[in-house]
Amino acid sequence: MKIKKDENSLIVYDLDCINLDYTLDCGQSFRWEKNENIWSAVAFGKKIRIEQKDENTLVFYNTSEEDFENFWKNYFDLERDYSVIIARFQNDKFLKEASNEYYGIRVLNQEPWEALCSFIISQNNNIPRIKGIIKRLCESFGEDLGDGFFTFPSAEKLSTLTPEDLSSLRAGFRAKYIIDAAKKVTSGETDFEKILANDISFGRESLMKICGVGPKVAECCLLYGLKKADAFPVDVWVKRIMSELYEKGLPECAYPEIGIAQQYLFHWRRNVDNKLTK
DNA sequence: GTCCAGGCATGCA
DNA sequence: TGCATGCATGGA
Repeated sequence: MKIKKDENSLIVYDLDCINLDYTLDCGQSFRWEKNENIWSAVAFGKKIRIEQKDENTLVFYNTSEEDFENFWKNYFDLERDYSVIIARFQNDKFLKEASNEYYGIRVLNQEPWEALCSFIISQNNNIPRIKGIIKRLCESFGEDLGDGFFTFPSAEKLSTLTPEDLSSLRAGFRAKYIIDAAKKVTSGETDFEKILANDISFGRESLMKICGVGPKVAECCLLYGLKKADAFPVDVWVKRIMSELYEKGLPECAYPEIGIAQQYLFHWRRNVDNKLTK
């Protein structure tokens, strides 16, 4: 990975295993939008616009070197060597196929609160609708950054609200879960710093004290927001994969980054059905 | 009208 | 401890 400054933008080149289209639209983050060839979103309270120029090059618009080092490098998991992981996946027929077809998926390191709140909303829900609810959540309670960009509302802000205050989101039964999570995070009863510093079982235990957080939502929060690559979210699609292909469990080559393997398999399996219905 | 979606809480055996 | 059921909403 090398970096070059170009007026207001930052060109990051010599990258390995990064495909923005797959990474930003594979059901791990719900905030990214693509216009022309440029992906945009808000994270860490900042607007970000990026473009993939070729297989190994990303351009970060209006981005300082400092912000790249402090936020985006880690957000896109660019410090992890995916070549080693993908090479191991070649030892399994299906992981090989999934990682070849969708080569370039990286598991993002999102902000813990956004990951937790997003995956509470995801339960018994579909991806287009999850995106809509989160969009309305940000527009209603986030900070307006202009040009249609809003920050993800803080846990502190949401902790002062009632489920009724969220009725315009049309989140259904999940509204009360969002409020409970916001309260526990704000009070420190759920402590992301502690979860980051401890192993995954501690994280599971603390997250599942939140009403509306079961095994699946906890695994998602741990994988996408708390840097636990050994988290393994099992939703209806991964259940299908397991029953169709891996009755005896995932092969050894999927470990210890089973969460990354899961992301490739999830996206791969979901798109089989998408292709069939087209 | 019916089924389903990146599930979970609840109640009952 | 394990399993069935209800839950809000909207698209297919």
